[in-house]
Amino acid sequence: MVGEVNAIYERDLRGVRMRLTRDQVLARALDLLDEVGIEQLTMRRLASALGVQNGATYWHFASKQALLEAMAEAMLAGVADGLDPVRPWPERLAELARRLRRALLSRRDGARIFAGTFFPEPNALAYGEAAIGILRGAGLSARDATWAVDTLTYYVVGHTIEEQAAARLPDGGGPAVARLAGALDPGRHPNLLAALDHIPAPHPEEHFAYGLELLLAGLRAKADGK
Amino acid sequence: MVGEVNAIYERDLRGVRMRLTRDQVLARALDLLDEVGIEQLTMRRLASALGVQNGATYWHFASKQALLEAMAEAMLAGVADGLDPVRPWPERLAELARRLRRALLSRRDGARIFAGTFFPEPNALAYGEAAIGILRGAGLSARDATWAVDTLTYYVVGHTIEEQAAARLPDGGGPAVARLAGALDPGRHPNLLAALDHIPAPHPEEHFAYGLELLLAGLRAKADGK
DNA sequence: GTTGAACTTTAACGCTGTTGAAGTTTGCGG
DNA sequence: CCGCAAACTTCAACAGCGTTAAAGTTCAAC
Repeated sequence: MVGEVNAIYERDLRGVRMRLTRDQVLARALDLLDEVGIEQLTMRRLASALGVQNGATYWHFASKQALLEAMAEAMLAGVADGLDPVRPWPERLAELARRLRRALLSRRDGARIFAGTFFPEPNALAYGEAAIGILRGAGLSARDATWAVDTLTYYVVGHTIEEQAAARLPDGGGPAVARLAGALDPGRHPNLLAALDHIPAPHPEEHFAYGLELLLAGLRAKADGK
Repeated sequence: MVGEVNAIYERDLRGVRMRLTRDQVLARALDLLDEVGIEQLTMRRLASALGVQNGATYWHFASKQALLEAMAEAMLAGVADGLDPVRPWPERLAELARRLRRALLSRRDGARIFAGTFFPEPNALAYGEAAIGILRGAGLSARDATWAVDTLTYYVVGHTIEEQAAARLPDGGGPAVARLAGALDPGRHPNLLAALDHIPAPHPEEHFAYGLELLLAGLRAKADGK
């Protein structure tokens, strides 16, 4: 239903529907993503939301995959801009990680879109460039900095995928936790039982900050150690 | 082609095809995954590989998702068994993380299968129980242990998804790196250029060990600190 | 031998991404 | 103002997907 009726397209002075631009398709795709989620984001629905027939979008994007990559790139806009070069490197890296998370959170299922694509586009490159630069500046070798950024990025993306999934769970995740709780045996799973309160992350901000701090602690050890 | 012709099913003494068991379906699905990969793993292909019509598998698994969860659970067999309780906790946790990686590597696209599912099944529970237990034993609170295990698991899964994707890249990833290299501007991306040699991980074992050590260093700091 | 449960087949439904050819609209050079 | 080529859009199809309901078959137990 949603995203099908509201085919809001531009009309020119004579009331004729104006042709699409690549940017219009991209913008509508991002809005549609927010409305229906990644699972229901189909090329036909997108065309319908644009007030256009199914084949038309393929003029502007060669494939759905290409569109998804453009969407991921768009979400990353400005993610590495204007990082204060004066502050100590751990703060700069933490800021960058927080910005990546916020970028992925800016759209429904944004983290899953990002994870499903690889694209050497400007914003994605700027993120990697900044992150690796910060760690090389902290004294890490190119190899160590690259691998450490991988680790950090896996964390941000993995956490944010879970965060967005949990946010959409029915009844605040209650049924899912109940199902898990029901599968636990107090004799065999004492630690999981103790963990149950912290499982569908009632406090995603704190949760994210904790893992981030964990990684930073490891990085400080690496950077100081040699 | 692959996985369609070789419908090797059992026959009884009279030469009549024997009926399926749930375990047969599961085992064939895992083998088919190795043959064709997650993208080409379809219910029709699976039925064909079992020498059976399309609908038959739905008697044994209610949906493809249920089958995928069973596959993920099967890959995790023994992942938490017999961890030496004498060795210090960082070594035990590292061993568990290595075992999770090996379990996911045991099948083509195993990490993606695992990442796409959530299932309170015995082997998955045993992994979580063991991991959280190790960290609580190290002095972390239930909350911190839970969140730290999340971080560790995101890392293992994220790394292994990339590792398995990279292993299947055409020509050892050469074209992909070339595409990335072509997008880099020496003025704007000096750090990415320096990172280029380490990008489609020529040494996945070392790469994995590095990120793991990073997390352990962070955890040691947390555990000692308070 | 009959019966009911355990499966399998058959045939469809409503989707999906993608494509090629035909059609339309647009901007532009003459 | 015309004509033409390029830039789009439509239309109709293809091959595939997960899922399901009903009918059919086989089996074990009584």
